[in-house]
Amino acid sequence: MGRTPFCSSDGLKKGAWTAEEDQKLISYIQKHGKGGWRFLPKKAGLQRCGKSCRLRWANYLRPGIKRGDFTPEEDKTIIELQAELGNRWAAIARHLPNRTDNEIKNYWNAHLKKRLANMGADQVTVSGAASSSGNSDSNAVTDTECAKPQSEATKQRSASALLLNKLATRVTQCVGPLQASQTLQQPTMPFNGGAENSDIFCHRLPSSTPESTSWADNNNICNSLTMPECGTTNAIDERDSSSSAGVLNDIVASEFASLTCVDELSDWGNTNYSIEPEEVQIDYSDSMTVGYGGLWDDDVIVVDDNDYTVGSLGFL
DNA sequence: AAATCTAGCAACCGCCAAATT
DNA sequence: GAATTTGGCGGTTGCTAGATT
Repeated sequence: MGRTPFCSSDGLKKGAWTAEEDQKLISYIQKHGKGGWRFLPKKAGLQRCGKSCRLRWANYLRPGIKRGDFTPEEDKTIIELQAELGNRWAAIARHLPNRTDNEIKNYWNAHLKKRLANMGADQVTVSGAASSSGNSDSNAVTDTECAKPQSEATKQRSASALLLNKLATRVTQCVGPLQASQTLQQPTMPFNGGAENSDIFCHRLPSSTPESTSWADNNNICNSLTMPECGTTNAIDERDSSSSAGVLNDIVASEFASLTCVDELSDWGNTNYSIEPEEVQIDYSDSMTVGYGGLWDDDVIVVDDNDYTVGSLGFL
């Protein structure tokens, strides 16, 4: 039995397509339409496998294909859909007009997956991270829940929430269990406050007092924080809500003394991963709960080493 | 300047499912 | 209903250009 090979390799050319071959394929399809790939190469005068012709047409030659830089919106869509669907690139591509599954797959493998890996996404310990069957993605799911099929509720959780869950895990692993187990705080973070690229945002949640929120404008805060105490001044009150320029580094230093920078998120493509409060369902006993907000270029995760829980997000 | 390494990407391969015979 | 064909999908490979040593 067996199906006959879609194409025999006898005498057929492999490797990169030439401009002449492209033109032959385009001309043929324009004239006769696509399909019938088995016999198309011969009819078109190509020494190529039909399958190769189909791929070349689908991924590069068909009209309207968008190539090159992915927009932040596309990044966001890919990340969210990958979390939801796993490595079903064709399904993901249907949500990105004129992008091919192959390009999305390559982009994921070359860029987006590394971003997750860099921030510890390979150590997912909360449920909800997508792990499609047969998926060879490097994400190592360590929580037993993750090995189970996703519940509908979990599937609906956004990729952004998952991302933050991963961050929380990463942060916890880096600094050890924090004392305070916090519930999610309501959003008082100034996401529209005009903070700038490479800002550092720290969200401290003292267990017995209303949250205080501060932020800094210093690309190198992780290296510069040497002062001992976390202050209680709420820098948010002193800051021009339209700009971060007024926040002085010395205020920052005193405000975030003893904080430890544990990770850096780079190149998140200016994408704002907005989180709905109900999406973040982390409950690390004796650990920490991360806040919610947007992730941006050069974000820095900062946590304190006292009993404060810090969900930290930089933003543009 | 040459050798080596690395990242990105185009293309191939094997498998699968739907369609057709 | 079985066999076969076809198109599609996802994983992987290998080439190439740029970066690094």
